[in-house]
Amino acid sequence: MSCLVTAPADAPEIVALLARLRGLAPLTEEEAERVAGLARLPARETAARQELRAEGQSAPPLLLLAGWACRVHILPDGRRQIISFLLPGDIIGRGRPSLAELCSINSLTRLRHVDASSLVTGGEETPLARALRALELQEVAQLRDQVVRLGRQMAHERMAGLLLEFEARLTAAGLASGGCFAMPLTQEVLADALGLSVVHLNRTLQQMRREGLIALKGRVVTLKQTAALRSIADWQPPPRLAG
Amino acid sequence: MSCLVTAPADAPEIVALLARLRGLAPLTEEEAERVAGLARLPARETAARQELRAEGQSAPPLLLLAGWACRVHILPDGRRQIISFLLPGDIIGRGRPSLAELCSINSLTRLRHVDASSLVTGGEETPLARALRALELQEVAQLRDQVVRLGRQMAHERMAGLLLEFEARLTAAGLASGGCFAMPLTQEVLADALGLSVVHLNRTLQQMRREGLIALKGRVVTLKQTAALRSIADWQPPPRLAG
DNA sequence: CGCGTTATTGAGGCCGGTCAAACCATGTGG
DNA sequence: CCACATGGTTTGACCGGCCTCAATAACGCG
Repeated sequence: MSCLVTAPADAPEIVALLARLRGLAPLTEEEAERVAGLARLPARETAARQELRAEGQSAPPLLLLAGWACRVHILPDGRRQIISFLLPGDIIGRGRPSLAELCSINSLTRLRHVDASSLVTGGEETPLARALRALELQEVAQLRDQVVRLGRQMAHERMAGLLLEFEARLTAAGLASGGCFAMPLTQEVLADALGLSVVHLNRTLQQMRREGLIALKGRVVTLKQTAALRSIADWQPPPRLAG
Repeated sequence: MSCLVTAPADAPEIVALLARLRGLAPLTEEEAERVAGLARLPARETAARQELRAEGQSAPPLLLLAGWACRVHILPDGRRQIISFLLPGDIIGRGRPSLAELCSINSLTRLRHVDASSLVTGGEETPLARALRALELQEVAQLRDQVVRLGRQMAHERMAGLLLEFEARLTAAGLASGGCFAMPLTQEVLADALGLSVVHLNRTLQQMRREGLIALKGRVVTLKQTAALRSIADWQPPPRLAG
């Protein structure tokens, strides 16, 4: 087992997760190894547009290795609201009732994920447990931002805020650099997240492109004027409240 | 000390809190006594319209005995979004970073509260800890509902949903019965919570009165057609996910 | 009673919704 | 290699829910 400690976990997703967790709490060697061990677990795949978990349904925690998913709520008449997004490197569920159990979770693209049960231990106050709690807290902070966006911001402000959130999260996951990243979402999904119609979202996006705030080629976004976007969206990087 | 166990904690707020917690997890005698003990602590008061806590600021947990407060976010140009409400019987903060640290907390009325540090212990997996976690989870569920309201519902649907949430929470706190309760909020506060202008909120409220869905005298609300309201708002009572 | 806050009402305008069609990329099977 | 189907993007025209501005009525309180 000790030989495994020194063996680098070369899967880039795991490396990124490890870096992210270490930024939240100083993991012990044993814990770091536990995280690295996820790389050797069999990865599962889920197709796009599948219901990964129904609302209220309990299931073991998952580490998302690749692909995007979302928490979603559908109104009886078909209106759809995306509550939040799940990106590579995110952990879904905590082994006990949490945000994961409160909404249905749908895959937006093809997903790759592994069981992350090995990360959640009992109630001991370990560094890893603190890091995971901090991760959970970041999700709640995203929810708060989402409320502000939907409640009091204009279309372009909402879009700016969401893009900045994506950039920050993907950068933390090692999937963005220089404000440039892949965003495998249709405009309909963006509209359902931002509480807008597809048509208006489209026009908003075009306006922002015209103003040189962002660039969009295929599914690759580039934030061209991060400072301006931040000011538009009143967005600031998530606090580092380790718990 | 054993004599205190049998002595009833006669403060009605504490009785309600105890009932609420017991509904979430079967407390031990010692824990019930710990909760009841809060009644003998000195209560503090805070005037209306005060910033109880600034965003990011850490502080000991509080049990709200009387009065209403809210988490709020103000945009640079003055637009205000109320994230969620804090009602009597709610616990603010958990002794470690939580939702409480993520937003500024403001009193909406005069408040009465006591320090609730005695409730939060270490990381042990006790029934009380589980009940408190379930309480925390309910707050997150309210956040989710708020996102759906603001993102995809019309003004009257939002209002219906919020009123149903108030009724459920106040009933749990022993402050509502028969769909009737005191709601010490100005229409401006309601508007800032629901992402509407005061003017439109006012008209929405009147429309709902005219339709016989609710009644409003002074600051007392009566839900006249709960079933209809539920259907309008797509609202359902919070799940009893004990953690 | 007088003043500040809150509630209500009216008029007009804009942001964003809806409907509908055209355009485009991708992929599939003949 | 093309005809066609499919899902996504883009446009245009029109509409309506909600906002803003502004003024008036109704409280509530010292």
